[in-house]
Amino acid sequence: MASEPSKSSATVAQDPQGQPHPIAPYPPQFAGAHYPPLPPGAYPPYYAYAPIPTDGSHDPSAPNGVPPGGPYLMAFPPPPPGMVYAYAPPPGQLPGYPPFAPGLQTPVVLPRPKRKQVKMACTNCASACKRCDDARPCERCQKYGIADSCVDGIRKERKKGIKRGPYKRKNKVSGGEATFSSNQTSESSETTIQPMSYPAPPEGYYPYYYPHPGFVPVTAEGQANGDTPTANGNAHPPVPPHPSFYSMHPAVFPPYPPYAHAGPVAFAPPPMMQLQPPPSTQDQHQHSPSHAKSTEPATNGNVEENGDSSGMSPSKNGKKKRRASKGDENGHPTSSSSKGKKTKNGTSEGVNGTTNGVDGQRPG
DNA sequence: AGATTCGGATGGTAAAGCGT
DNA sequence: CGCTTTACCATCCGAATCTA
Ligand SMILES: [Zn+2]
Ligand SMILES: [Zn+2]
Repeated sequence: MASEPSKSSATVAQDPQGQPHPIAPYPPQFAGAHYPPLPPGAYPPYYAYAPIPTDGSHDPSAPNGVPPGGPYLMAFPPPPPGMVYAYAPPPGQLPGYPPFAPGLQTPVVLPRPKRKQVKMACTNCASACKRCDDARPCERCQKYGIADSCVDGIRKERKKGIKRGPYKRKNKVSGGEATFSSNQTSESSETTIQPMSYPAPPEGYYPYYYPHPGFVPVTAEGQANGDTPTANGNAHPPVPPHPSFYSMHPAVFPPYPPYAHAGPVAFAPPPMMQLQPPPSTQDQHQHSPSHAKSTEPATNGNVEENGDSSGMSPSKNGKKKRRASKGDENGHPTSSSSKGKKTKNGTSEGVNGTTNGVDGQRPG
């Protein structure tokens, strides 16, 4: 588990106490992303990976080191000395677990950083719907030996003259910060962004405390899971391997208090874990344009307004349905043929000739 | 297992709308 | 005219599927 496909090699830094910490680099698509400010008194940002599912759905080969749908940035109030956050099986399922820390059952989930896109993908990557980069030839084209055909595509010209109807003014919010529901008492109606309390933890899991990995020695297998609490020399029953929260923020370290058993400890790299669907309160958007990958010139004349505007889509977690069979033509790089097979369907709509947008409405 | 396909989530930003 | 809102359209994630 430990190692990701190939990309990120975790670097190691040290916290104020001199303890080593593995610092995984940001996944490529989040490079340079901005992170929301932390609520007052919140713990430094952590990438949080949900626990490995036990139902066999675990996919250790998630690309970019990012579990499906994640990771999510989370903020927590400071844990007690010697403890870090983690998920654990529900109490009762495993005897000997300490009780929940009061007020911490609902950590705040901050929006995850945005995925970064290149401004212009090469035609090969675009037709394959794969990540491109700014280099020419791009990395992917080089990898597949099609560097010679790695060229920028042509952006369609944007449609003009589309009527939209009156805008609904939004309320300007200043300094949107997430807050902890357990801490927050004032209910400012709508000017403050409500905290998103963690919805249901991944199936069968709860937010939980665990001793800091530095608290206990690493197991022979290198499973630095930091279990087996031994604060007083009295060990709990053995605890199965569990995920902890690993810092992926090179610049921020939590002010860990001294440990009774402090000392150099090796961390196991974050295991790959799948995440449950993001909180529904986070973003609601939808849309369903067809990515018309035709490189057709931008013809403006009359355009069919399309509507869409309804229905939230199942999250990435929901199983996807796929057509039974497929045609032939495809625009894969290796075949170097243009795509342009998916057809868009124009569901016309628009109140008094106003467009309804293929995107429907998105969160602000 | 790796490559390919492709539905649709997500990002970027031009253009429309609107207050001044 | 600058700022906000809307929505066009591109990127590319990731599951489904195909192929070696
Ligand atoms: Zn490319
Ligand atoms: Zn390329």
